[in-house]
Amino acid sequence: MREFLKTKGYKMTPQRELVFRSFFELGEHVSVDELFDRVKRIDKAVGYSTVWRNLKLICEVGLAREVTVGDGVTRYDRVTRKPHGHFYCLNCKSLQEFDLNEIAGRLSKVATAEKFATESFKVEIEGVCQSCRDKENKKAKRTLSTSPKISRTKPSRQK
Amino acid sequence: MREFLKTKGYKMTPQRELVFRSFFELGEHVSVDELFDRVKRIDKAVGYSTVWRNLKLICEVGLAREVTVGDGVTRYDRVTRKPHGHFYCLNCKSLQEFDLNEIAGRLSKVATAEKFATESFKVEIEGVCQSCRDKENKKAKRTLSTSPKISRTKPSRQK
DNA sequence: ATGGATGCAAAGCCTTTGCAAGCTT
DNA sequence: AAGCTTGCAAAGGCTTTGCATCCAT
Repeated sequence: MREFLKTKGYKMTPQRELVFRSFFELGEHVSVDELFDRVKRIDKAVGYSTVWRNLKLICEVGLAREVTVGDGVTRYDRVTRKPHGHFYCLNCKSLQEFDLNEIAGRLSKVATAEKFATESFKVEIEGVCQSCRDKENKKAKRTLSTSPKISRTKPSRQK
Repeated sequence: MREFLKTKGYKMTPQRELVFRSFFELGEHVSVDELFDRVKRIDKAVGYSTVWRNLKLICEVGLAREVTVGDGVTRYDRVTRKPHGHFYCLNCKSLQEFDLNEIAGRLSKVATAEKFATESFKVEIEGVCQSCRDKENKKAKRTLSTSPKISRTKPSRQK
């Protein structure tokens, strides 16, 4: 890893190593804040911007990709993992994954047909996950006559 | 339209009408700022938050959907238009559309298989559009020996 | 009259960056 | 030494909201 970075003109530092390691331990849909929290638990002296910049660096060297789903928080996914899309539950804000290889093939075809040089895909399905639907069904018994006015606010960003 | 809103408890005002009308005249991947600019050209007194809130309202009553691609700006798409994905050019930040009906079918299947209640899809392909690639090819002649160090900054958000 | 709608200004929130000081190489 | 990194603080940039006032019903 150290060698790999050196070839690109980057140096290795304790902080950087900690951020990289922590990121790969976390692995899925990590946000800067989540990574920062984890790093902080090991070394409280590390700054937020260090985590942020190193997360960007991980992306630049091709080890991760940004994913933005639903709420306004940028998350990061390892690229070594096989292509996958995301289910985003509008209710509990959870993220599930689903396989994408079949669909990815079709997307590639579409892209080349339009003479577009594909760099990456982003496939997201928004909806409500099963466990949330179960809960809602129970609650539905007592709110049938209530005004169906739609909630006016966007889901608040998570801390 | 006025009647439609009334059934949901909303009132019609000149500003609201102007925002709605302007939005549907614009129609594709509109950002709040773009809509605000357009509205302002007709009535300089309209406030930004009025445009913003009415754009949200358009979404709430089901006439538009948020789409977030690439840069950190939220855009809005009419829902009456048939399902489509987006090509996002990493270079010129342009958005092209492509048909999604074939892929949407597959996504639905995946979703139901996972017992996920689909509300909407979001399919995005990032890459470089043809015209940008043409330009880059020309430039490439003189930059072959330059350091390939990757740019460190995210594309700046558009005003 | 009433309660939603508007405008302005001010928060909020996450994302980026400037800079001086500290470390790798 | 030379230059990348780090930390802190501050700036950005878009999104939301508080509030007094106004207006549609």
